Order: sequence, then C-alpha cells, then structure tokens
Amino acid sequence: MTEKQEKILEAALKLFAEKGYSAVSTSKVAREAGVSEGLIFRHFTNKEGLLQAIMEQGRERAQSLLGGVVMIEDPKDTLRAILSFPFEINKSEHHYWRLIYALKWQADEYDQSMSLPMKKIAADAFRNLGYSNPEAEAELVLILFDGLATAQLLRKPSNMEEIRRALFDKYYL
Amino acid sequence: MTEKQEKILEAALKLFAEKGYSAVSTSKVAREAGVSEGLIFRHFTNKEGLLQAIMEQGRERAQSLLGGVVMIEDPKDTLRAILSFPFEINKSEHHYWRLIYALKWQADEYDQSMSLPMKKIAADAFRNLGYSNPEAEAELVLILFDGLATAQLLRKPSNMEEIRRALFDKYYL
Amino acid sequence: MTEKQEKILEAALKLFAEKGYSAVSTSKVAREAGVSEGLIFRHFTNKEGLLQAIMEQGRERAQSLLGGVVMIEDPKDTLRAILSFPFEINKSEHHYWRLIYALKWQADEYDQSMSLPMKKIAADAFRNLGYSNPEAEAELVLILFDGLATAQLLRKPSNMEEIRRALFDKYYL
Amino acid sequence: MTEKQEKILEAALKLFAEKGYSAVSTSKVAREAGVSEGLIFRHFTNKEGLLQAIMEQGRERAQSLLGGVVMIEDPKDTLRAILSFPFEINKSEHHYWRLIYALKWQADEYDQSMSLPMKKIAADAFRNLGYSNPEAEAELVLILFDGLATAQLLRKPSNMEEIRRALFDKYYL
DNA sequence: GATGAATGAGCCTTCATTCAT
DNA sequence: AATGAATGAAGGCTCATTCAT
Repeated sequence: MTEKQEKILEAALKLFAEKGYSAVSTSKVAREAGVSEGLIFRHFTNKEGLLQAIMEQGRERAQSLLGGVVMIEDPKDTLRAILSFPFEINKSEHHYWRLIYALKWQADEYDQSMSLPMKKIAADAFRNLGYSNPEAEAELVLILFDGLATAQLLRKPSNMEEIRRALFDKYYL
Repeated sequence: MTEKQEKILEAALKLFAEKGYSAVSTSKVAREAGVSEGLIFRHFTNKEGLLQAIMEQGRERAQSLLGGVVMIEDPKDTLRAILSFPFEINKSEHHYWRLIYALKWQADEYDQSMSLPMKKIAADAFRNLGYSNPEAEAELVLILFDGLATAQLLRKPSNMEEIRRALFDKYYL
Repeated sequence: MTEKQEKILEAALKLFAEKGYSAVSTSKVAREAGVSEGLIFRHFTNKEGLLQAIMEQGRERAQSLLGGVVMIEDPKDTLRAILSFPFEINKSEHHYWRLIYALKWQADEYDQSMSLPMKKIAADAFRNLGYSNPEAEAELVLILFDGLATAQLLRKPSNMEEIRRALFDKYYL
Repeated sequence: MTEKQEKILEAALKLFAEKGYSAVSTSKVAREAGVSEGLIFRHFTNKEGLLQAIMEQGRERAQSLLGGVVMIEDPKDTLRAILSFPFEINKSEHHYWRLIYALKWQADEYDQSMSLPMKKIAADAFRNLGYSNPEAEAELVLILFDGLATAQLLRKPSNMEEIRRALFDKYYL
C-alpha cells in the first residue's frame, strides 16, 4: 500500500461519507487526494473497487473490535460492550460508520456480515442471563445498535451519557 | 394534479427509495412513469423539485399520523402508539419511509421536523409516568424508533411480534 | 391581425433584438407577450415564421421611407436624406433596426432588398452632381450608412450632431 | 496548447463566425474539429470559455496591429493605415473579424477595448492636421471603419479599390 | 508508478412543436 | 381563437474509464 494509495482511500472515505457514493465523482476524489485521475483506476480498477477497498479496511477494523467482545466472559459485560460501541465512535471511525450506514439504504440487499455475528454473541449473553426469548432480545439489541449509531452519527444529541444510563438501566447493566 | 403528474411522483418515489436519489436519473423516472422526460421538468421544474414534491406529500401524511398521537390521554398508550409506528409501516408507506431514511444520510443537516415534535410528546408521557429523566428517555424512544424503522425497512426480521413484546416489557406496556 | 398577434410580434421583436434570435425561446416570447405557447404556432406556424412576420412589417415601413426619398429632386437633398436616416432612428424603430443588423451577421447570404435600391438612388444623385465615380461613391454611402447605424444602435456616441456636421462637410451638404 | 486544442479553437472560430455563437452547438464544434465533445469542456471549461479563448487570441493579434499604427509619425499615414485595415482583412483573419462583429450585436454592452485606443490615435492625427473638430472626425473614422468592415465581411463589393480611392480623396490622403 | 489528454455514454434541462380540450 | 399538457430531439455539461507517454 503506497502513500498515494492511502491518500486516495482516505479522500474517498471522507467524500463518500459526506456526500454519498454516487454523488461523488472520481475526479473529485482525485483532486481531494492530490493525485491524477488515472491513478485511481490503476490501483482500484473501478469506482466500485475503490468503495470495496474502503469497506474491506473497515470490515477488518470492525472484526477486530468484535473479536474483543467474544473474549468477554461475563454476559452483562458482553452486552455493555456491544451497546457501548455506538457511544464510542471516535472521530477517526466516524467517516467509516457514516459511509456504512449511508450505503445500507442503497444496497440491493442488506449486508449481514456485521450484524449476524453480533446477534449471535448477544443471544448467547441473554441465554446465559436466563432471558425467556434470547433471540428476540438479541434482535432488539441490534435494533438499539442501529438507532444509537444513527443518533451518534446524525442527530448528535448532547445528553448521550444520560441516554446510556437510561438504556443500561433497562438491562440492569 | 393530472394523472401523469401522479404517475411521475409514484415512479420517482419508488426508484428514489430503492436506489437512492442521486443514483436515479430523470430519464429512468420518466421511463418508469411511462412519460416523456420533458414532462418532469414542466411539472416539477427540477429533479430536486420532484424530490421536494414527494417529501411534501409524505410530510402531510406523517403529520396527520402524529396528530393522532397527540390526542391520546393515557401516557402508556402514547408510548405504545409511538413505538408501534415502525412495526406498522404498510406497503404503501414503505417507499416513502425508505426514502426518508436514505436521505437522512445524504442531507447536509439533519431534518428535525419529524423527530422534534415526537420527542416532545414522548417526554411528556415519561414525565406523567414519573420517570426520573424524561428527556433522556424521550431521546431513547427516538433512538428506538430509528432502530426499529431500520429493521423493518432493511433487515426485515421474521419475529417482529416477539421483538415488540420484548421491547414493550421494558416499558411495562 | 388580432390584438394578441400584435402582442406576440411586439414581444418577439423586442426580445430578438435584445438577445438575438436563437438565444430567445418561443416560450419566453409567449411569456413576454402574455399569451400561451401554442398560440405563437397557430398564428405564425414556426419560430422562423414569427421572425419573417417581423421582418415583413419592418420591410414595409422601410420601403415607405425609401419611397419618400425617391420623390426628392435636388440630389444634395437626396444625399442629405439618406445619410440622415441613421441619425434619426427613433425609439420605436430602434428594436427593428437592431434586429436587422444583428441578423445580417447570421444569415447565410446578405439581404440586398434594402441596400440595392438605396444604392441606385445614391448613384443617381452622385451622377447628377457630376462625381467622377458615382458607383463607388454610392457604395461609400452604403458603407457610411452601415457604420452610422452601428454607431447609433450600439456605441451611441454623445456628439452625433457634430459627427453629422463633419460628415456633411465632406459632401458639401 | 495541444494539437487538439488548436483544432477545437479553429473549428469553433469558423462555426461561430458563420452561424453565430448561440446557433452552434458544442457537439457541432466537436464534430467539425474531429474531437470528442467532452474534450471541449476539459480544455475550455465552458462553451463560453471556448468563446473567450478565441477572443483572447484575436485580441492579441489585433493589439499588435494597433501597436504598429502608434509608431507612425505622419498623421496622414496614420489615417491611411487605420482606414486601410478593413480593406486588408485577409482570409485567415476573416473568421475572427466576422465573429467580433456578430458578437457586438448580441453582447449586453459594447466592448470598447478596440475602438477606444483607435479613436484616440485618430483624434491625435486630426489634431495634428489642424482639423477644427478632431473628436467628431475621429468618431467618424470609427464609423467608417465599422461600415467598411461590414462591407468587406458581408456585402463584399467588387470595386473595393475604387471605394478606397473615393474615401481617401475626402481626406486628401 | 504516475500523469493527464482523450473518449463516449449518460445526465439534467430546454426547446420547438403538436394536440386534445 | 386560445390554452397548456405532452412530446422527442437536442443542448450544455459531467462522468467513469482508457491509454499513450
């Protein structure tokens, strides 16, 4: 991965996240990255190839995060960890998550590569805690996850800490 | 509103919702509507004018829904009504909500015309129920609303009824 | 010629003269005239038909002017009359002349319907005055005519009266 | 300036001059130049940018011509030089001058960048020759210039040499 | 690896024109 | 006579992509 390749990925991530994939032209990406138009295609074949390279990078980072959660033994800690993710999206990851969520609504089918493992982990936690319907509870956690991410990325409410408290209370966390 | 105008709005709503606003060309809208491309511009001035006409229609429908909730007296019924909305998005409204949520991620700033009144209603309900932090609880309801809508519109889980049960239990509804 | 027909001709003349024939759309003419788009075509068949109707009107007015000049007996008076035309373009004729001159430069071939008779009259006058090369002198008068019209219609110099004096001196008028 | 850029300028100059700026489409320019339409915009940004590039080229050529006239000492030679210009428009400059004159009639305001310096030079010459009203005489020279250019570019009379003789006689040149 | 000239398809929009009312 | 909805072609312009250097 050369320096220019990274510049391109960085620029594309930023622009795609801010304006949307199809609203950003490759020439704008090139300008933002300070490289020639042709270079994007030499490195990433396609505009879509560029997108997939970004997503791949993100997927790796996300999987390592999820890997950490699996290691947790106490089921309450597991739920705490999962539901804390959206509260802790920091600036460097902000663009990536925004892009993911924006793309969800344009893709032909829903990408479950992230949610499926997360649901499994949550369902196990609820089972261990003796919840009567761990599957539905796990699904509700995914729902909360999406809602929280939407809030954190778009609405940006000021009282996130209080919201977390109110939420955790419902699960006795 | 002539017959062709409605055909155009209908086609545009469908395509914009499915593929995203900027990924759909006016010529595709025209073809889907069975209409010449020029007619779109005679009636809606712009591609953006077309979008705004759609949003206006939806806003009206949404406001009448919200109007119904304000009339409810029992605060538990109020919360039940709000949180039930996403479960009851029917087919005719499906496209509209999908478009709204897709656009959230592309707009420059978050449109609060829907969420602000809803938050107020929810906060009042929580206050009446004696919750200690009604503002945070109301925000959490908005978050759940977004998460539920995302699920209903994108992931489409099969056990929605059980999820609703699990959710309502947390609020003793 | 109905009232609306005249409104259309008037509007078209004004707009064509100001912005140029091909830069003005029929819909703009319709709006300026306060009539529907279709009416232009019912009355004038074509956008070009509209132009020709304007030109025809102008041609008639111009020919009647020229007819007056032929009646003059004294050759000096004749020259005075011809060369005075451009100085006396009044406001009502301004649009028409501007259009004529603008079109000269776009037409495929030069329209001589105006210049040919004028040249003949001028050549006769110079012959009567004993000029050695009346044909060339007549051509020079046409040239002056065009130059004066250009000045009066475009550059609008403030000292037109002095210019006329300087010019007439050269012909001992 | 690549070879294709020059091809585009050449083609545009020819077509704009012959048919008028707004009557010529960029696709026609591209076809005439043997070039893809997109290339016009890569090199000249706009259709108007293309026009301005042409005008800039012409302005440079014209200014160097005018520069030659300022160097002349004898005022009669100066007038001879100015009034000779229109007679000596050669084929390579023909398109450019035609375009200039055609545009005069479409522009919102008259471009004096050429006429103002020329008027100054002429006024000085007349002053040196002791004319009583050099300003008006200079204006008359501009008028003759425009008329002569119109003749040379549009009407194309056969006896230009005799006309020049008749004209010069009036100034004892 | 990197540039940027070049392309052709497609985009949004406007236009002249037709036609039912 | 008059309207204005409707059309299809064309207009200016942008885009993703290719290729010679």
